[in-house]
Amino acid sequence: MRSSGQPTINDVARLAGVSKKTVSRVINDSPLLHAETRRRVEAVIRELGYVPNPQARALALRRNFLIGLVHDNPNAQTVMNVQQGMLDGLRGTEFELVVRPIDRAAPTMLDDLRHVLERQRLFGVLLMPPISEDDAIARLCEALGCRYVRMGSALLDTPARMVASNDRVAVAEAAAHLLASGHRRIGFIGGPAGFRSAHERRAGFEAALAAAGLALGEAQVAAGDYSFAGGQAAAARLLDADPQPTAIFACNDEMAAGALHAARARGLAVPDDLSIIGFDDSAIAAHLWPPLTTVRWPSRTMAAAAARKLIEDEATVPTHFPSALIPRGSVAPPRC
Amino acid sequence: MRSSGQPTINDVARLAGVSKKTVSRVINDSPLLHAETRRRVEAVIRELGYVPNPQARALALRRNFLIGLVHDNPNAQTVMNVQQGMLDGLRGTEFELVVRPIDRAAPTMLDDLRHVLERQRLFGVLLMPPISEDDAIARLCEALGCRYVRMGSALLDTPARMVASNDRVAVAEAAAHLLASGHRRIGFIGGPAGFRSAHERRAGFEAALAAAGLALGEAQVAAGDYSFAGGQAAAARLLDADPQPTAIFACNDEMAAGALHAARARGLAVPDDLSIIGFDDSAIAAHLWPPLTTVRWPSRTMAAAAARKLIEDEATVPTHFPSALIPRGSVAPPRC
DNA sequence: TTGTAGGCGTTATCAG
DNA sequence: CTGATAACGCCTACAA
Repeated sequence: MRSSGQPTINDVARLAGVSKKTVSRVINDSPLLHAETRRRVEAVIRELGYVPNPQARALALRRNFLIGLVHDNPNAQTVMNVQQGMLDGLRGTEFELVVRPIDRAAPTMLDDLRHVLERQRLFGVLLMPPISEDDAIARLCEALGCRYVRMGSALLDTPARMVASNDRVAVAEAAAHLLASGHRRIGFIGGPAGFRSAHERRAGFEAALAAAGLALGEAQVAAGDYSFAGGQAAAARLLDADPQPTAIFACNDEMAAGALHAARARGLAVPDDLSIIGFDDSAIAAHLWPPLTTVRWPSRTMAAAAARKLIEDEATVPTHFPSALIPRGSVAPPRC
Repeated sequence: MRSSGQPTINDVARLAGVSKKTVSRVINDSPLLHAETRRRVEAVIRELGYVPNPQARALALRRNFLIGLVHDNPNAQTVMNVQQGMLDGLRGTEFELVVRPIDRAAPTMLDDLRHVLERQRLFGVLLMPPISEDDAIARLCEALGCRYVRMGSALLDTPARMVASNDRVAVAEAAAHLLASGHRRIGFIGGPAGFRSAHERRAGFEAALAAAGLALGEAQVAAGDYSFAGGQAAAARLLDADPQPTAIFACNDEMAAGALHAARARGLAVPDDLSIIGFDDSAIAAHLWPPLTTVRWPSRTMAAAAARKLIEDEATVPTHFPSALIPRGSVAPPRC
């Protein structure tokens, strides 16, 4: 009967002299099988080069073999890192990666997402920050029977549904690094209001200052939006203060790059006149001049773990991923 | 019969008092339909909020509603731009974007790709450079009945299967810009051997020099690999020459950033001691200091057009996309 | 432990 | 123009 194209479960069944269902059991690792039968079927499968058809499986199981990346992240580099991490985690499996950016601000966002999840019946999705912080989205996934794992700067969900860094500790370490270099007037470029990551990072920064007996005055804080332009503007505001800060911590590398730009624009040398620390260790950090001291956010590793959590049942995949300070060339002791 | 979940084609057929096939014809815009019947069915569809199930369609049509991005591109930013462009082109359709990086160097590359295309039955794929230049891959897609569009620096295929820039012309323009600024000793950091884009860009560069009565000596050329480190090393080699070049053109921004690094490392000021031009206008270009003069490669626009070519039949989508010189701060007249 | 019948939701065939 | 009927390839339930 089979003329062209790939072999189907029927071909395997016929050649192995068993029923379709038995082949199906072999494919799905059913325990109710004679070892002998299994061996025979597996031999035919190998011989034929048979691979189950994902479309048919998707229809019967009402579930696709697709893992989605749902995000609304302004940082292209971070998104790429996460994609690569997910692909690391998916390598060797039958799953494919579907990319699905959404617009957090759109009023129809939840409905759009519902439509995708309902129609494509994704096996699972990885929620990147900042939308990973949105409980409504997590509840939607759950209601639609779509597995999810959230990626975040702190534990926002059960470990099975979470991969988390500890930004508070990491940023405190970065601030301590500046303090140890002798800085006392340190500006802080924050992330957008409502971002958990922004909250955690600021908390860590303040904690480190407090431990050194310093307070974070309002004049030392400028709000940013995780974008280059935002960092530029925030740094400009910070550098207008008198006395000027001798160091700036920016809540991501993109903004740190903007701060570097702003410093250069007013003739300040980095790190001699101004030290800068960023966060993420995205590709840009090492490529700036001077190379940017930053905090490494292990996005790729975390994403790989998240992908494995989505497709495996075992709880052997870690949940916590430490960030680490990466000292490079953008920090020096203050001049004055 | 229908208890839970979404309405199916059966529900629509029953309520509209027609057969499944008629509903199917409405969905697929069959011309053989009474306008009256169509209207009635469409009303029921709207009322029920019925949406065809993609898994069932995929099974019946032997073709998934997935568009793939197949790439092996070292530049994360470029890949992101292309993804965003594809999503632009796919917006409002039922298609989803699947990301599929492959390893050009792996001996099993073609087999891996064949497996994905056979199993997932992608509707179509966008081939990014440099693998878009590989005819074997294009032939594989064709043999498997998978539509494809290639993205490249020159016309490599029929217009229906191509979106192309004209790098030769664009690079000639960049070289002319340096010449017009007074530069005569211009170093060239090339792309990897075997890349069509590298070939085109070098040809454009040489043409512009020739038009000014200059030749490109071997000492002025350094091979790069489109990476930051490669650009750094190539620039170092170029700057070892005596007399030193007063300007460098790098075949992409990543390498230009590396060249900037190398210049800084040996105390050269950019653009005063050394002018630099890159290629791509990726995000990093505007974020460097000084902002990098570069050639804008319209990756996002091209990718959007490619996506539309993949899903539409009409030949109304353009094939050629001009690149343009973006003057910023990394070029100045030579000092000496 | 294995097989049979029926369903998942859609499209293709071919007769009316 | 329209509608039974049979694929598409796999899985679940139930029976043997």
